Amino acid sequence: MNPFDKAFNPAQFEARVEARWREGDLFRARPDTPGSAFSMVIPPPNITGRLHMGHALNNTLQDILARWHRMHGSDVLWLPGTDHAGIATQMVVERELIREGSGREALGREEFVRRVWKWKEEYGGAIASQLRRLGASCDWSRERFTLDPGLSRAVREVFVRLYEEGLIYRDKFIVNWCPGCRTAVSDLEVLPQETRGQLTTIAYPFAEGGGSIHVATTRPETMLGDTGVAVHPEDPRYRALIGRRVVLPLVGREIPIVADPFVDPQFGTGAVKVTPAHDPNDFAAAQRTGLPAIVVMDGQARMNDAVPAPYRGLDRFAARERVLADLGAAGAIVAVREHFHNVGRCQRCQTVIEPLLSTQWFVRVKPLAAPAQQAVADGRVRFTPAHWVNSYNEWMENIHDWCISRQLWWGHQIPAWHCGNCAHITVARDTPAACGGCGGTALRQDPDVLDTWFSSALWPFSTLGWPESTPELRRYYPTTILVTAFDILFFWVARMIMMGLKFMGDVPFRQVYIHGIVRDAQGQKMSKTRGNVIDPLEVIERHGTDALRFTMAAMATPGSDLPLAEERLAGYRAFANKIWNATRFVVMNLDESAANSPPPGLPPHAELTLPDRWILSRLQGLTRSVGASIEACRFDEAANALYQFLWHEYCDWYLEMAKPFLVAAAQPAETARTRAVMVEVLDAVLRLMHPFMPFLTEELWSRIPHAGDLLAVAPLPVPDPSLDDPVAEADMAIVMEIVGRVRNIRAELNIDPGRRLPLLYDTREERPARTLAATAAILTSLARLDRLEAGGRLDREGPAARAVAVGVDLAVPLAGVLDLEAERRRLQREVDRLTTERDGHARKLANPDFLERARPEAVEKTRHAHAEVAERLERLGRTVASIS
RNA sequence: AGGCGCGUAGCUCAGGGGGAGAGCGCUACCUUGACACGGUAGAAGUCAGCGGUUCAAAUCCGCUCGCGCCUACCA
Repeated sequence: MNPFDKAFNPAQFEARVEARWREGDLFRARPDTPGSAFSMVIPPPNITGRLHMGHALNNTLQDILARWHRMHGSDVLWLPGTDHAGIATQMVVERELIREGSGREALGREEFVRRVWKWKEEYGGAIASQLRRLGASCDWSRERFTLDPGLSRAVREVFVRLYEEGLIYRDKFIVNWCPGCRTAVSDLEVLPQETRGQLTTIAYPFAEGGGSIHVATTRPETMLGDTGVAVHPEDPRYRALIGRRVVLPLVGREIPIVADPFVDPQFGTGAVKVTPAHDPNDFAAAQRTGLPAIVVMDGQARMNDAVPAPYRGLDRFAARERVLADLGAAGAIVAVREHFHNVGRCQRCQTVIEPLLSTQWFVRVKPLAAPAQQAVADGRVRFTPAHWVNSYNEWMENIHDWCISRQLWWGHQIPAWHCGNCAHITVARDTPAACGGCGGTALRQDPDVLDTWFSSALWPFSTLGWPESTPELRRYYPTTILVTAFDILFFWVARMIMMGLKFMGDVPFRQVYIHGIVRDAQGQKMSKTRGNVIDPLEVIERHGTDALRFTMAAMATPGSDLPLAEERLAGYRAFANKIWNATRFVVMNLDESAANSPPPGLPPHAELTLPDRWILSRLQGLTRSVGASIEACRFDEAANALYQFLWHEYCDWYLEMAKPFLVAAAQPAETARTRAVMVEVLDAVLRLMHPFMPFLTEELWSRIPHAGDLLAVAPLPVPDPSLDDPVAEADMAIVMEIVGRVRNIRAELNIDPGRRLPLLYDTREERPARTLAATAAILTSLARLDRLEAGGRLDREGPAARAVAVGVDLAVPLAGVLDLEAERRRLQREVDRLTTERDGHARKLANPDFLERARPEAVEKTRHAHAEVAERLERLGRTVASIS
């Protein structure tokens, strides 16, 4: 074992501890063992991913749950894995090819896909090893990848079944087309962005002459694909024009004026140009009114051959300029004004999305959404925090069909085959030998792949072996809980619920814990462009994994984001250091041989001193509250309770009180008893703390007397009601108050901290008297006294600083040193404070309504508090009088 | 436009009908044999504003202001 360094240095043990866990094979789920199971699937990070703060937060919280339940005795499955991330991964590899002077087209599909697999083998594992570094206690033997054979089989099975039920269909429809990625994307992958643009009003002349109708547009280039003009059927300005024809400028095509209620008479001119192939509203209107659709752009958003020659081949934005110039020259522009509107951009590449009519595959989601909504409504899936149910319901109610085909090469190729002879499409689990329509054998598989989220939606059961009924599937589905951030509530969570219900007949998880996202100290989203990214791996190097994890846990307040500041990390690193040194202190005060022997166990209760009984009682409270907090996913509460207990109760008070019993001059029996209690409590708190700070606690636990091999699989402490001791807690409150009073005197009267002081006390009450007598050695040590004397008149020794504690008058004789003026000010402040407090209580008690209507306990409590403060104030008043 | 959330100490945030709290920061003092990544003491708040309910409101309700986010539409 390494020497016990004075300072905590995580780099020294983290890797070693991780290796011990790995060698111990501790995190493997055991589906065949009896007892309760706890299961969770990881939100699979992209194979292109590198650990960021979002992962750190998400996986820290999951790991806390996994470790907690493992130590609680459950059979824990935390299933890890990665997502093939269609577009993202394809882009990474394409960029690589471009750097090599090649490209995806040059390689061809088969070779390209081989290349991406190669990339995956090389780099796709990085994120998993970074998760290990974070301490993630996943069952790595069950790691999955969304393109694994097993998961691919599940994908095909789901696709075929949905197709056979008519819930997947292929149709020509307006979709969100990304000209940058050259694929369709779903509604969720389009991010609206407020943009300053122009609203141009154009005159379309009537075919038979005699004027024109004015239409307004923000995308003038699309007019080349107009097939009509729409007005509201009730609009009196235009009613007479319905059915007349206009000539499309620059194109010369005659198009009709039609009526459709989608037109808002209040907006623009109240007349709308209709471009069915490039606008969803126009498409819908065209379907209702029978207008044809003309696609005017290619996959890269360049004008195609359907437009007049001058515009062909122009990029859509160049075409826009050209159209505007030509319309201007032709005198067709009526007005141009600045206009702010939302422009949809691609989530991946930020290219402006072009609505485009094309043939795609869709999932009819409404029939899946209804049961999914029901499952949440009746509590089969519980959302934490619950308010997310609102967003979930709203989305489910307004859900549109899901475009699942992507014009990519990396992903699950759609299991549909087109026939060379007939129009039939054969959808099958395995490559069919012949067309299901005509029996022809000239089959070509649909080139498109599925949206990555399609396979993610199956993750909770595809990873457990579905469609086989495996032991894993039977035991771990539905999973206990899903931990995720709100930004993928619709992308992922909602779809998993739909698919789980559809194919497993049950929800995929019983609870969803939705956490916030990590931001910078100013609350800004972290992004490379802002340059405010805090890299978790760098934090781990600077402060250690445990400080990072504890920060994540302590900041994980439900329903809010986490503004992460460097000081916060440093603060929890200091906490780790505190734990390190507390353990160091304990170990230094044990027999040298003790570390490798089992803990001595608690001495008989009758031998325990007040501090022993106090800290043990506090520990029971801590054990209960941490357990309750974890159950409620209040990681912040649990972390704060541990922090408070370890630092401000165990270190600040218990270990300080233990010191007099650990010196060579102490009674051997007292030393042994103190050692036993301080080890017992430290052992318990290291166990409770382990899920939060696994590396540090594992390392320290191995250095104190412990039973068992590894803390990661040691049992959690169980609250022991026989150690609850409210009397000890109340008595310790007296001791703590008296020590505080003396320290206050010392600090406020500027007395040398090193100087030992005499303390006289006077009490007529039995309990404080007994407590003080029993804790004389402790008081002497903590308050740095040289004399502690009971009874008698406190003023007999001349000038003294005074204080009153609960039931006790105190005097610190300070002949020759006391600054009387300072002392008077100090006491006056205390008198003022108590007076305010007493008057507050008195006011309430003088109110008959309060006495009559408030709960009797509340009245009693106020009476008690009033009496107490009044009594104390009276004693203080006498004390002040006696010195002046 | 609709929905959700938030406004509490200088900063970041807990709390949520009867005592205004934590961490960091700040001030003063202290290298006391675990820890200066430490110790002790202290200063610091109109709990956004207005109104209501209540014996009692930071807490519940309504409105206003400010901030953030989500969803939809925007020719």
